[in-house]
Amino acid sequence: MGTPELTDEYDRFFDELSRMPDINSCIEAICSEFNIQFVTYHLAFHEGKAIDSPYVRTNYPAEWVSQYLTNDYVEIDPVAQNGFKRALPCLWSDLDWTAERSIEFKNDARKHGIGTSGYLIPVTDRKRRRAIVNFASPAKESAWAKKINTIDVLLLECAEILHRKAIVDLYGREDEKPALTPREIQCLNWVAQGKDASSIGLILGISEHTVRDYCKSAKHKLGCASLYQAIHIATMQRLIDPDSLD
Amino acid sequence: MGTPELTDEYDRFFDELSRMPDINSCIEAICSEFNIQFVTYHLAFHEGKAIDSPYVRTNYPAEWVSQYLTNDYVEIDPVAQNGFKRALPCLWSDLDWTAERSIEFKNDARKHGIGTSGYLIPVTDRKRRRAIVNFASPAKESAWAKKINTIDVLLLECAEILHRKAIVDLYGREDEKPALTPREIQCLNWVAQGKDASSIGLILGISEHTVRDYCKSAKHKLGCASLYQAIHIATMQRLIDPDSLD
DNA sequence: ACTCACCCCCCCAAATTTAGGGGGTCAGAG
DNA sequence: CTCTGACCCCCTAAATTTGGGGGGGTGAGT
Repeated sequence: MGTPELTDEYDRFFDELSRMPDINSCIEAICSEFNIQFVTYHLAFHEGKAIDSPYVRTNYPAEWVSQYLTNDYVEIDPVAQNGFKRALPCLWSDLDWTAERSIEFKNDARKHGIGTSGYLIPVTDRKRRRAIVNFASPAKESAWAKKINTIDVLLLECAEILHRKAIVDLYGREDEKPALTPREIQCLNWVAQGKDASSIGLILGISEHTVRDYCKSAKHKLGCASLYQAIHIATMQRLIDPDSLD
Repeated sequence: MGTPELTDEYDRFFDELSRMPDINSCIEAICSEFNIQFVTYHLAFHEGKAIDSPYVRTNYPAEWVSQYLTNDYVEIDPVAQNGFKRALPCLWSDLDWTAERSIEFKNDARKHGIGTSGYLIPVTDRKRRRAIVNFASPAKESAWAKKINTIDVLLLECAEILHRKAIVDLYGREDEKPALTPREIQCLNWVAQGKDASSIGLILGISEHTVRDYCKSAKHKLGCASLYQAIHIATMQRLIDPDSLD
């Protein structure tokens, strides 16, 4: 870990960053500040939009962006696949690249001028929205790892600024909507899997009454008229995720 | 409308098309067969995937694809916005391009070498998945309209072939899962909006018993243990769509 | 003429949800 | 130190849903 005091020195930079009008300018600034080649911000989804379209901001070359999209590389890219699941940042090299498809992907990336040195920062906010921020460089892996070791805290800060900007961009002025508690989310999650209150009580080791209470308060927080509607809303907001049950 | 017999003449071509290994080859073939500049297939969503990523296949230049993605043009592009709602094909020129953002978008498109003559074909399958297929040309609007008038039936066939290929590509061997009836979807839709059976009965002008029956059968068809789960699944499969209520 | 899929209506007993009402802890703010 | 808010827990009566069952009807395709 880099020293925490390092952040202070960069306060001015982060201030400027926060004031920039759009994410692309931030990306440029980050690249030149830290001498990084490519920076990508990728929000996994738009809440309940009818048309899927990920929110992506990057300075990757257009050919690569296009290639990535029209080949559904997001499905095989270990960085994306892991990034939206894991909680902690990591070097690209720490991921599993052994699958055949991953290797093909990596080669294609290299062909498009993307180096294999990179650093992945997953972001999860209070509303459980998930994004990944990637920093890429043509540097050698060992040099890159050393560099990251000294600036990881700074990049984390950058990632958070990017995310805040994206959220403002998408939903306007910051956040306000109520966040559900972990228990409430858990209960909704199990209800959406078809379990009834008493089973959920057993699973979570709490009383079925309590399970109902959580569903109730979740329903209220989401401003729903019925639990059905709450499940619908929660599903659209991706609060519900069969992968992370229990 | 073009003459229906026209389709017969093209049977061989459609046959070849169906046998092609991937959508990109189809797109090439269609372009050269009908002398069209760009063809795009765009499926709105992946069922319940954690990461939003539209299924797009196109021969647009990479710069334009990248520009479209990283500017969220799908949100302002009248072709996409209308295409995923309307049922019938139309010329791009028949859409409303008066909004300021639409004009900017159009100009940017032109800058990237996309002509303003185009033909939009929306596709909806039995499982309610929606896609749009676009044919673009640098031709003058009047000439293009005349041309479309003679080959519209053929392009419709092409659009369907492209969609079938996309579905196979995404979900493997064709379709099998049960499709819900319109009534079932309607009822689920209203339940997801927080209405109870008797209100829904009033809204749809049927008995509340019948509403319950539809919910029941929908639940069974979706293989769900509870109506909550059915709402969850239906939401993920985008069967539920507040825009198209009633 | 037949089946099949859809559409529509009803009943009932058992189970579940809903909408109230109680509690309690613990951390941080004033 | 009290207070507030967020979290956790439990109960009951009334209302609703569930999972069975029973009827109808149409129109399309074989």
